[in-house]
Amino acid sequence: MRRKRIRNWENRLREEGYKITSPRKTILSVFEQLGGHPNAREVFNDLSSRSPDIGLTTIYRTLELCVRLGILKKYDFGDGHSRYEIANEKSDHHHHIICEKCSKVIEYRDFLDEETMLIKKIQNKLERKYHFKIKQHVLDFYGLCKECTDKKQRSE
Amino acid sequence: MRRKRIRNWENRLREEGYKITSPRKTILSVFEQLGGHPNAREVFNDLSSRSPDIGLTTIYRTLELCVRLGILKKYDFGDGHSRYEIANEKSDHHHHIICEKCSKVIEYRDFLDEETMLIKKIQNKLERKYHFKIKQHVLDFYGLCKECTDKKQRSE
DNA sequence: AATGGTAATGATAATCATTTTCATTTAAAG
DNA sequence: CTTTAAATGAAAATGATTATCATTACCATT
Repeated sequence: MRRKRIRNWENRLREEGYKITSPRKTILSVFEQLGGHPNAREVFNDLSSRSPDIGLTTIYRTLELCVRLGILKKYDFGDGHSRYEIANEKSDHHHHIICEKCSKVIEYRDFLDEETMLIKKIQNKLERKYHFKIKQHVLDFYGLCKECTDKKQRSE
Repeated sequence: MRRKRIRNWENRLREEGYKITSPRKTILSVFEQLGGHPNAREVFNDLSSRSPDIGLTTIYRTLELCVRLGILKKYDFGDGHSRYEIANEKSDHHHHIICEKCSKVIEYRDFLDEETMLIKKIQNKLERKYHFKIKQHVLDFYGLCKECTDKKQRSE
């Protein structure tokens, strides 16, 4: 299972003529092991003990490269840091719930059938009405997670 | 009509103990006259001839203040510039279609009934399942506007 | 296994949006 | 009109991201 996924992005790099380097392996391993939606600095911090010789610059470059090749997805949740996540198959469509206080991100995959139906319909009509070629959509919810709600109530 | 809206935000400032100053009037007038979703620098550029003595700093401060008071809404469309828009009544709920090339933004208000129904349902279930207090949602579409589609085809 | 061409890396400096600092100006209360 | 705290603007600071460039490491070919 894991080997399958590794071969996927390694092949993707090779296909496009990029080399399989040690920093790239290390950086991608963070996403395989940790999952989540880390930003560049969080990846850097996570590696700081294990691989202190990988520079922040290389992390930025690797992340952007992987986004370009479709290996990672890039998100902007409005907290001033671009966040990244492993891109899986199309069947893995999902959306996010973001905590406005601590930036915690939850992925949800519920209600996707109903959603897809509605989105498809809206998208078709919007494309015709506004002459846009629509590539993707974002349906995210923002609010407070349990911990931050609790914290807030205690301090009031 | 216009005076009504002016009185609205002037009162909102007064209510909270802020002063009605000439820069604030000028900056808000940009949103009343131009509409749209300008970022800080675009507001600055728009004012540069009329009011060259208003500094970029003041624009940033005023925009953030207005967001805090609910006079403006702040958006992050992922192009590296926060964008702002006049906040109207609740009935003015809408979403966006954003061009990934030129950052043009279209507001759409279509299909809101269907959307609202679905969103309400999803939101309730998500709140219970993930223990989030959801405050807002984003349903935006990203793609290419007509002009950028045309340009792209010509260059291929 | 050694080599050479080229891509990748990392340290540093540069950029760009946004914030902070602080001396000066101004709205508005008395 | 004075007073005074809030608001302003210029300049410096910050923080994320990108560009530069000398050095290093992949890997196809010897």
